[in-house]
Amino acid sequence: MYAKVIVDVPAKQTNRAFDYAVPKELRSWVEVGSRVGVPFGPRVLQGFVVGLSNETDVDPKRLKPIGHVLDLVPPLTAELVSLGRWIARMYLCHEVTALQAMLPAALKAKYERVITVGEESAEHPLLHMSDVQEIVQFVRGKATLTMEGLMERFPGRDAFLKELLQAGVLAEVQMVKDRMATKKALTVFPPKDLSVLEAALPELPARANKQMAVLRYLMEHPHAIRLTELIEMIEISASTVKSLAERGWIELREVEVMRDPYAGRSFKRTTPLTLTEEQSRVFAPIKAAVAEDRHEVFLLHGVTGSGKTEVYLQSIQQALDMGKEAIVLVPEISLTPQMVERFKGRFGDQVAVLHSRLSNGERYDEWRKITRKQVKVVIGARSAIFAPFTQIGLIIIDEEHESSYKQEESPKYHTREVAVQRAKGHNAAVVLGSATPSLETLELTRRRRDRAKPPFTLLTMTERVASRPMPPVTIVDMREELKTGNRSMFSRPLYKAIEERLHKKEQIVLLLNRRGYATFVMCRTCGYVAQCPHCDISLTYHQSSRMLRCHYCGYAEREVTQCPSCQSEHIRHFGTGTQRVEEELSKIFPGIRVIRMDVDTTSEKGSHEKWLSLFRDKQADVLLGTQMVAKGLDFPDVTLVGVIAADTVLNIPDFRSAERTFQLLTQVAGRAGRHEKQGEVFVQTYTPDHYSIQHASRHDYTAFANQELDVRANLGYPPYQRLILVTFTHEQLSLLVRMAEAFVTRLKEIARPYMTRQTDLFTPVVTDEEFFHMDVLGPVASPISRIKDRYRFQCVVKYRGDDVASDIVSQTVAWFEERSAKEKLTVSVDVDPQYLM
DNA sequence: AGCACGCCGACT
DNA sequence: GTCGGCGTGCTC
Repeated sequence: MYAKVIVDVPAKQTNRAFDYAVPKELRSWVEVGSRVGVPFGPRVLQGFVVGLSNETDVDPKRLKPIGHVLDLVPPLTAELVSLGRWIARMYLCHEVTALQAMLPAALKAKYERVITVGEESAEHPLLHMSDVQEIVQFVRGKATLTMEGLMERFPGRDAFLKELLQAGVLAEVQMVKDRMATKKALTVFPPKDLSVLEAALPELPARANKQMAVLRYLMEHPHAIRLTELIEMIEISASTVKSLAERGWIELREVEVMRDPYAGRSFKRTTPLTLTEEQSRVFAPIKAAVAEDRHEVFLLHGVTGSGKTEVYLQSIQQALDMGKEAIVLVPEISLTPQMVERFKGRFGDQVAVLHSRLSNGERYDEWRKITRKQVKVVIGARSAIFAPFTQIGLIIIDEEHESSYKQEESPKYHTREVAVQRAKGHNAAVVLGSATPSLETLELTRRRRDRAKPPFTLLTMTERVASRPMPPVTIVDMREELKTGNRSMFSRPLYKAIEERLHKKEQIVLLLNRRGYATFVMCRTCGYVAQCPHCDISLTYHQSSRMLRCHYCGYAEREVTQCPSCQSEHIRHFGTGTQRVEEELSKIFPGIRVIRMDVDTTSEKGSHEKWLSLFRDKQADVLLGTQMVAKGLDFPDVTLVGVIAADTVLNIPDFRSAERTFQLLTQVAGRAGRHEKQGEVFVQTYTPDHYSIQHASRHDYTAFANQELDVRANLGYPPYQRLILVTFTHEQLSLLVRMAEAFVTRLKEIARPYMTRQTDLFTPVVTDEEFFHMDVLGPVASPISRIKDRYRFQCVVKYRGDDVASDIVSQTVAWFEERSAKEKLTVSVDVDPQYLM
């Protein structure tokens, strides 16, 4: 029996399976998806079994055996192994990188070099020296001894120890270990035969009250109990229990326990609500697909507050009734305790929760509930799509338009695409929910040109639960404000509205999608702008620390009061950030209580929730922040939402900026007036006529989508053509340009034979189309042309039709790396990029 | 990624 | 004459 193993070396040359012999004693343990320790060259590495076979092409003499199996239950399934292969090919990463991304960080291999007694040491002449014997004895007695530990024990003998290693008396072995151990807890076990305890009672001295209490408790509750719990329960100390254990009446031993981040919290059980007419209408086809074990993708387009979550909950119930499992994905930011409560409340301990705020250990334990089949529902952020379920009936992606579903590091996968790929294999239904669906998803619900059935099914909910109206949105033209002499960041209508709320003791949400104090610092005499010395980007002034910071590389310098270029003192701050708004608010409205939420105030673990609960408790009048205040929050007393500058997103040079502006405005508008009190929204802008702002103010998604789709078709952007972004970086600009140009030339050459015809570029993309067309834009300097002293060039590959674009780029990269190997030039490929930067 | 093997400059 | 620079190539 041979195993095909992918080893833990993410490099081009090792990006293939290596064959290993499976020793007899490991046969029943080695499966596709097993994590194993294998000898690789001179060391031992972690690897993943991706295949088993009775044949091998390798000379059997060169085959090495698998060293050991790392888990009792394989952490991956055969399905996930093949999904990994698909991800590696689709998103151009090493296969091991894709597999690694599916596992919790706790299972990332840790390599340790351990000193052992060498194999040839038995009759070594050196062994007759007495101090060598002492050293060998010491090494024998330790299971995991590092070289450092050995040198510590025998100080000043480094050279001699090295000699022993070279002579083979001692040996250094590399070990694969898990990063995370399972947690153990001392547990008390009463004897099976309770009469033992009864017999023990009279044996105790009369004043051993505590010990007697323990025995009596165990007689009444004859089951295993955690030592810590017992101690708390009957107010004793650990030594009391230990002395009982020493006399053999009870048993005390370590038992593996799960770290439960939600331990001690009880969730109020909820029962399915009666669906509204609209909810029932969209639920019916989802229910049917799940009940019939049929793969179908639904886009659930429902306005904010239309009750999508209840539809999710009842769809999951349907999957559970079928004996199937369900995965629920939400953006990291909206995975709040309230969100978790809704799912735990309905499905109790059948739910595992996976998100980045768990510690590695907690996350590992939640994840193990899945492999142990203790849960049927997983709710989590992006990576929860890899939950090792085997019977998936339903995958839900809430807020499917969120760009955080695209992983920015390798593997640069899109969760939505992976979800559909997984669901196909399981015959599972997929529900993509959003109030502002991405245009890619929307497009797939529309009829094809030849009237074929669209790939996705559109379900729409237009009514808010309890028919609360959408809040009216007022667009404020900031140019007019300026003309009439208002130079502050608050327009008069917004100012009045804030004043009014403060008076009425109602709450306010203010959005400004820019952190820091000022976006750039300029000298008004000579025009000098403070720039990062390592990146081609202006520095942002942070008031609290009085520093100028680069948001790309973290570079920081002291605030300047004199122009470094002309010595003038007319240094001024331009552009507005959240810090500046905060300062201005307290100036204009003395005594106003403001909570500022941006990455600078929420980096600490748990701070996000802390601010939100402060605001919920009405400890503040204003919640001011970047886009994180726009997402999913629900506060009954918020009646005013103000967008300080709608143009910040719109002016980013990216083809999705209109879409992002529309989404952001729609989401933040949804924060106002969700309960009894009527809400109101003010949007300040210098471009009041832009269609994204106009349509958002009328809550008209369809009108926006249709207009934006026209723009995309004309420019050949997604969803009509798909994109691959290739970025090159190097310290030296001239070499970079030359190489990038060579890459593009070669890419076009490789693509040419695949191209079939050049028609039809403006009808919707269908992935199984039979033709293929590709265009390459660039190379050009990236929008941020230098980061950390490295210049950046990029080219954008636009293609549509048959799914060979990844392969073409992959071939080009392989060719390119061969001839640029010595240049330290890096190429990075992003398939379906979310930002063209 | 490591690590060994291997072919050319500055030193005991 | 040797030590060591890191270019090239391999790992079942």
